[in-house]
Amino acid sequence: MNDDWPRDPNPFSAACPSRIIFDHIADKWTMLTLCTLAMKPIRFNELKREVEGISQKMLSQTLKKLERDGLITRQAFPTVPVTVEYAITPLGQTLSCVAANIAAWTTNHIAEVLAAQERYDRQNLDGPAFQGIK
Amino acid sequence: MNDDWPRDPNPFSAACPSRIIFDHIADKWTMLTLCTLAMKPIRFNELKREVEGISQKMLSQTLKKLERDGLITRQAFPTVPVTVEYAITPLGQTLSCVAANIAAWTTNHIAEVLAAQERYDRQNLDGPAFQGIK
DNA sequence: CAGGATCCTTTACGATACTG
DNA sequence: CAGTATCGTAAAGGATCCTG
Repeated sequence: MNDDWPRDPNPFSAACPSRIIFDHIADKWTMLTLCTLAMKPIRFNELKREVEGISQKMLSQTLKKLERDGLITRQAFPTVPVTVEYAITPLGQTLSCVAANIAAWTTNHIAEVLAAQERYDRQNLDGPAFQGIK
Repeated sequence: MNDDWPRDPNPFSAACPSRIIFDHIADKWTMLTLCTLAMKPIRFNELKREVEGISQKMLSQTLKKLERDGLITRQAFPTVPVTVEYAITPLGQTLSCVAANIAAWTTNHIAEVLAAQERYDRQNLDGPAFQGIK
């Protein structure tokens, strides 16, 4: 049915460096945090409020990782008490754009996915149900 | 349709449906498996060989999830022993293209990221060191 | 060949308490 | 305010054995 349109080799092959970064950004909070920072520079606790549901530990951890990767910057001001502002870098911006593509895909296709899930679940309620010795 | 989109607000906000799918595809194997399937239809064990490092359990689990989401199809042939072929769907193709963007981003920017990491690590070896708390 | 069922280890993550 | 340190739980993931 659907023919093989000639594609490049798997962009995520295990040896490939893609994996290194992908494994790295594909956790629960990284993209969310990055995209929040893409909107405007913001302080730690403010950010914690924006990124709903994140714990202080995960935020701190995520920010450190992002900073290390050069995707965001951290700037501390010697006020009392101290103020720290996080901001996205140009490099980080480019990644956040890619992340936006994923979000866009989801927005455009979520209906299809949900429909497929329902279809699948319906079939696996009638099917395995009567076979089901448990 | 839905072009209430890529304006300002965070595309990954916790409430947003983006998260539902993103959390879902952002694990260690989903994208890799999908992209491998995007190249050509393929059988289970063959796939297991292609997706280097994946365990039988994770492959099985990942495939089931992808099928449920309507991103791939599973077709069993009554040969002896049984043959099962997995193939990507048109919907899955569109997602694998997005995934390819991530891979492309990595390829294009990995040097910058690695450089940033080195810079960061160097500073945090000299930095905290001479403050000598340790 | 294509998986399911189990066990076990490792990791992620949250909650809490404390510090400059 | 902006974190660090520690602990405990839950989930992810790998290894192994088993089956139609």
